[in-house]
Amino acid sequence: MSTAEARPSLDFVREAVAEDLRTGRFDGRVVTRFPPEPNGFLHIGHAKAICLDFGIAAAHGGACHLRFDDTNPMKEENRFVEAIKRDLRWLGFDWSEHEYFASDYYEQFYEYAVSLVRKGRAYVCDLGPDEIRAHRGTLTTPGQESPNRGRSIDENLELFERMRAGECADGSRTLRAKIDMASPNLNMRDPVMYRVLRATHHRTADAWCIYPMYDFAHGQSDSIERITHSLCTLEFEDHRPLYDWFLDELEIYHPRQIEFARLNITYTVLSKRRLVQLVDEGHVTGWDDPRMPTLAAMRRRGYTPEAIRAFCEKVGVTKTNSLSDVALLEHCLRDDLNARSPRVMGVLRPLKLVIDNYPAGQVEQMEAVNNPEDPGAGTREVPFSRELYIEQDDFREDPPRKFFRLAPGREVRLRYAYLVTCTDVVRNDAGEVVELHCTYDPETRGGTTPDGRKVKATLHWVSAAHAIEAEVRLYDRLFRTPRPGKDTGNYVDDINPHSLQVLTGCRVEPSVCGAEPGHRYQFERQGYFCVDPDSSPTRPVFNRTVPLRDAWAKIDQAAGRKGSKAS
RNA sequence: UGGGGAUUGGUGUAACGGUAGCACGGCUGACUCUGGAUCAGUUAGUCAAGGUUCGAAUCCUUGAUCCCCAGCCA
Repeated sequence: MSTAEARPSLDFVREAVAEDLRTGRFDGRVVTRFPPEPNGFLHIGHAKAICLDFGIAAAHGGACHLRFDDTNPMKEENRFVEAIKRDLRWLGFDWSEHEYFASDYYEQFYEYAVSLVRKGRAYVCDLGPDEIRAHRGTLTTPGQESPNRGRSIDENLELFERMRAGECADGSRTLRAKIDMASPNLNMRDPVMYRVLRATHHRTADAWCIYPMYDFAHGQSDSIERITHSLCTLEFEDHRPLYDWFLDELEIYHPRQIEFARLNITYTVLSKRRLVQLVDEGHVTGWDDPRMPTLAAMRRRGYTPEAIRAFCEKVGVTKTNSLSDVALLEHCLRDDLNARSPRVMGVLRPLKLVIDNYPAGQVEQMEAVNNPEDPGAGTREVPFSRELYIEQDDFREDPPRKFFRLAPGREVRLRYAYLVTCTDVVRNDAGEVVELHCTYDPETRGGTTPDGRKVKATLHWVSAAHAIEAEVRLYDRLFRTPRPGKDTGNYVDDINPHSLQVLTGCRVEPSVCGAEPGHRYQFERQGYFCVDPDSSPTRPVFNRTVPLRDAWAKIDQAAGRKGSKAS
C-alpha cells in the first residue's frame, strides 16, 4: 500500500489493528473492551490498559465496552463495580451504553458448554482438585488422562445437567475440555470449564451453583459482544491457544487476542493480590489511602486524570517486561499541575518573624499573581502585617555555602511584599530559634527594588494574625526500594516507615478559606497540595500531591552525605 | 531437561537493510520576585560471538540472560 506514513510510529498493537483494517479482517470495525474483575480497585496499571483499549477504539470511531469479568463469586462485590465505574469516569472515559457483565451470559455459556459436550469435546470429570493436579503432570512431563475422559456423550450431558441442578457437592466434579493431556502448554491439558461452587454471586445471587472458568468465559464474552481486538497482558499469551480453541470448536465469531506487557513502576507494587494485602493487613488506611497506586488514592492525593493519561502515553505499549521510573509519572504530574494550579502561600513549619520597624496594627493588602503560567488566572490580595510566619527551613543561623535564604544580617525578599533584613534571633530555653526580628525597607513595597539591588532569595510567608491553621499530610513513596521485595524476598519488609508525615499547626494564607475537597493549589516553593475530604470548614487538611523539584534540597542532601550536619 | 515471550544509554521508548533519535533522570550554564517554571548545552546505548551484505539494532546461526505457565483465580 502507498499509505506508509511518516507520522509518529504506532505501537505494535495499533499497528496490528491498522493491518486488520487494511485487510478487512473485521469488515472495518474496531471494537475493544476493558474487562476488569470486580474484586478490587483499579490502579495505574489498569490505567495503561484503559488508555489502550479506549484509545484504540476512539482512534477508529469504534466502541470500547466495559465488561465486568465476574465469574468468581467468592471474590467479587458490587462495591467494586461501583468503584471501578467511578474511577473510569474520573479518568475521562465513556463506555456509553456498552456496560456488560460476563454473568449476563451465563445461560449462553451453559449452552456453549452443552454443545461442546455434544461434539465430544467436553466431559464431566469426577476428579477432585488434588487429583486433577496430580493428573496434570509437570512442566516437563505429560499429564495422565482422567478416568472419566471416555464417558459417553449422553452420560456427560446428564451429569452436566445434574451439576447445574445442584446434585453435586462443591468441588466434586468439573466439566473439562477434552484436548490433550500431553500438550506442552499446560493450559491445553483438559482445562476445567466449569466448577461446582455454592456462593452467592453479587448479581445472579443463588441462581447458579456452577460457574465458568475465565478461559471458558472471556473469549465467549468477546465473541458475543463482537469484539474485534481483545487486548490483555502477557501472562495470557499461554492462554491464547485455548482462547482460539474454544472459539473454533464452538464455531462462533472469533476476535483477535493481542498481549502486551503490564505496567510496573519503581517504588510501588501493582498487583491486585498485593494491594489487597496492603489494605487487609492495615499497612494503609484503605483502597484510597493517598499512598496507594490505585486511581481512587491518586485522585484523593491530587493527581489529575490528564497527568495519568499523559504518563500512560509516554510509557508506550510493547511486549518488553519493563519497570518505569516513578520520576516519569511525577514529571507528568508536575507538568500538568504547574500549568493549572493556582499559587498560594503556605507555611508548613512556622517560625515567627517580627518586623520591628513596621507599624503595629497596620495591615497592607499585597497583590499576588495567581499563576504565572496562566495570565488569565488573575491576581489576589494577601494581607501583610508586622508579625509573620516564615518557614523554619528558610532560616539558618550559620548558613552553609550556597544557602541563599535568611540568616543573621542577611536581606531577603518576602514574596510580593518587602525586602527584610534579619537583625535578631530569639531562642527558647532549649536553645532553639523561636523568633526572628527583622527590619524592612519601605521603598521595596511589592518586592521591587527601586535602586536595582538584588537579593538571592525570595521567601513565602503568611501574616500571623490572618493565616488559617491547617493540617498537612506529607507523603513519601510507600516502599523504600525500587523493586519492593527484590532483595528481602517479601515486599512488606520494604514498606517505608516514613511514608506519611502529618504536620499540624501549619499556616496558610486566608484566600484558601472554604476550598472544597479535591481543590488543588501550589504552595509556592513547596509543592502541589490538594484539599482532603477529611477537612472541616474550620480546619482544612491538605495532602501533598508531589513536592516541587528542589535544587537546594539536592545540594543540602549532597552536603549532608559528606558529614557536617550542624544542628 | 517442556512450552510461551522478551533483550537498544541509569529508566522508558523509536529506527521495519542506509547518519542509532525522542522523553525522563543526571550534570553544566542562562534567566527568574517560586533554588519552581522556562531556555541552552551535555552525559550515556544496540546482550554475546560468528556469518550474509558495499552497508546490520534490523537478515541467518549459535549461545547468554530475564519474565510467564503445573488454581476447581483472573
